[in-house]
Amino acid sequence: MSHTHVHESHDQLKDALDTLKQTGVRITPQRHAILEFLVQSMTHPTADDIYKALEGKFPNMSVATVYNNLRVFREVGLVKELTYGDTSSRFDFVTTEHYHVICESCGKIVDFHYPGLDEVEQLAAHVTGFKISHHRMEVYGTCQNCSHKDLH
Amino acid sequence: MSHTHVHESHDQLKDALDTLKQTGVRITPQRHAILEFLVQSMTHPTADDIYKALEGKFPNMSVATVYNNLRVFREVGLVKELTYGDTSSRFDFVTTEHYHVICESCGKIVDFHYPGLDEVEQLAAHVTGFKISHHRMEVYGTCQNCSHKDLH
DNA sequence: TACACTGTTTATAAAGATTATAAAGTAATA
DNA sequence: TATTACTTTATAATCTTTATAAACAGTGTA
Repeated sequence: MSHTHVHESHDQLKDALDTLKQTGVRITPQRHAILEFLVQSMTHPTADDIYKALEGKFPNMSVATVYNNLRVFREVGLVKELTYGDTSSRFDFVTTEHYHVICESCGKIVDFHYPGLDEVEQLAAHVTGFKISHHRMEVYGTCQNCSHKDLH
Repeated sequence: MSHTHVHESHDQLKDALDTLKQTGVRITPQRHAILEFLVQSMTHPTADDIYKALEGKFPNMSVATVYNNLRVFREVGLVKELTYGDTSSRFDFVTTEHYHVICESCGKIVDFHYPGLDEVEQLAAHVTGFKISHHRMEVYGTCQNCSHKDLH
């Protein structure tokens, strides 16, 4: 990881903590650790991933604490919850807008950017009469690793 | 409901049963009833909705039967499973390709059509190296009913 | 018809993720 | 310090979905 990236995630954590302060949410050691893990995580972890990752630092932490704080973070807009159906939710630290490509074989999630799909929202609003707030989109397929495996 | 629509859903059910025959899936009374309910349903029901709706006709039917057969239908491509996170899956009889607009207030789901987003898939493939198979997208907002309620 | 084979349903238990509850702990404030 | 509100912990409960095993039904064959 380059120095730039280190600084980026440091700043992101700092910004996130500032957001908490401004919103009047207490910064507990657990919250700090969960946020820190989310910021530096590239893997879109589940609540259980986070729980397990922080087991060393907080041997007594409850799963409920993880869930509670992820909900708090979501409510103040720091974290996005990704719900891919059959399996457990994944949590994504909010940086810039992006979509996800999901490997149907190994579950890997990769970010990609795409210019906004505002037109879709406009059409939907027009056809259905809804007031649109946002949309979600994911793309599914097979990652390079798994594609190669299939050849053997 | 107009005569045209009645005929449409009749044909859809017939087509679906034909698909089952061709695929070698037995058409049991329960399967017939579940399919029939799905075809004429405009509400994207959950497994439990279906279970409850058929309670009268099949007092002894097991929830597992509903789940099993929804899986069978999904595997032969008759039904699409919609997973919107925190709540239970919803099941959608497959007709033509369409997307969904979901009311964040009352949960109502409305279909809308939009010309394919092939370009998104192409970009994702190019950027990530994935072999793309499909995508999903939903639009969220507030339906007219709920918008009106908010004014009072 | 009788028999065996296969797929299906039922009833129930089990699994897994998430939420609810109550008690104990901690920080902020008067 | 005393009070109050918020947070964490531990645990139980809930809810959806899947697994399992026994009973049942349909089909084909001798």
